Amino acid sequence: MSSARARRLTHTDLDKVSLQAALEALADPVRRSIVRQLAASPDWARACGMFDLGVTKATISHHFSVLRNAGLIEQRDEGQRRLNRLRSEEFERRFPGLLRLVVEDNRTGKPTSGDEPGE
Amino acid sequence: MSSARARRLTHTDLDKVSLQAALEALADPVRRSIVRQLAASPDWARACGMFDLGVTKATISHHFSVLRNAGLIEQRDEGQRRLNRLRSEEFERRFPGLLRLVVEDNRTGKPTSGDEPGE
DNA sequence: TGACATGTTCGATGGCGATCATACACTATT
DNA sequence: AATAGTGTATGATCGCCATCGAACATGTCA
Repeated sequence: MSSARARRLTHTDLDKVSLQAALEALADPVRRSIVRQLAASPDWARACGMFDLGVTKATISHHFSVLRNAGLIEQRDEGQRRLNRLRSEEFERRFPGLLRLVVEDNRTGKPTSGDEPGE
Repeated sequence: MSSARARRLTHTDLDKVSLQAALEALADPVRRSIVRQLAASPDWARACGMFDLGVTKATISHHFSVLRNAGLIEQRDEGQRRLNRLRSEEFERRFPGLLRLVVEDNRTGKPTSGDEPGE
């Protein structure tokens, strides 16, 4: 008796996730921010709207979809909210070490300087 | 007495490479193919032209530049050729586990024909 | 029922990056 | 010097993706 909403939630088998998809998912700074914030919270503690990101809810929804398809998160509906958890163990088994790099990364954005061509 | 050509070769301090830059560099299938082929060869064994990629030399040159700026490869001029090596240890220290994921990945992401020579 | 809250879907837009062809630069050889 | 080999720089094109606003769907509560 899943709700009509939850029925649309399909989660990915990690064995079917390509390295390409994983890297593309994590190459976006907004998505890495989501992953880091999830890693800092207990499972199912945060709904999609409760993230500190600088984009609209439409964009947020898009990013969550990408993360879900890449096997990085699991989602569950609870009332009006869609709760999230990081699929840490499963993702770690499929891509050892990768999640740790993202979670422990302190520098958020682009590099500071100096790698421009020319010079 | 470096040549005029080699003088333009600037290599990156791995501490200055952001995770963002590393992931962006490795998110491209052509660049991952270069990395894999480099990992399968001894250091300095392969010049830029000696890679089995489906793109023109201008594009190849661009990809090598990206890999160099991301701290993934080191380049050295030898006569007319520009030889390459993978900065395995340094990159591993900076991003533990990441290079291994790329090197040991069998699926190429795009099911094109055999993009890797040998196996 | 209506009002509100939370997310998704849709269509459009803007920017960035991968790619190419061409021209250029450097090296080695003759 | 002339030529051939190798890689880079430049300018243009094209496609994709992050982003947005608006409309829609779903769920809760008065």
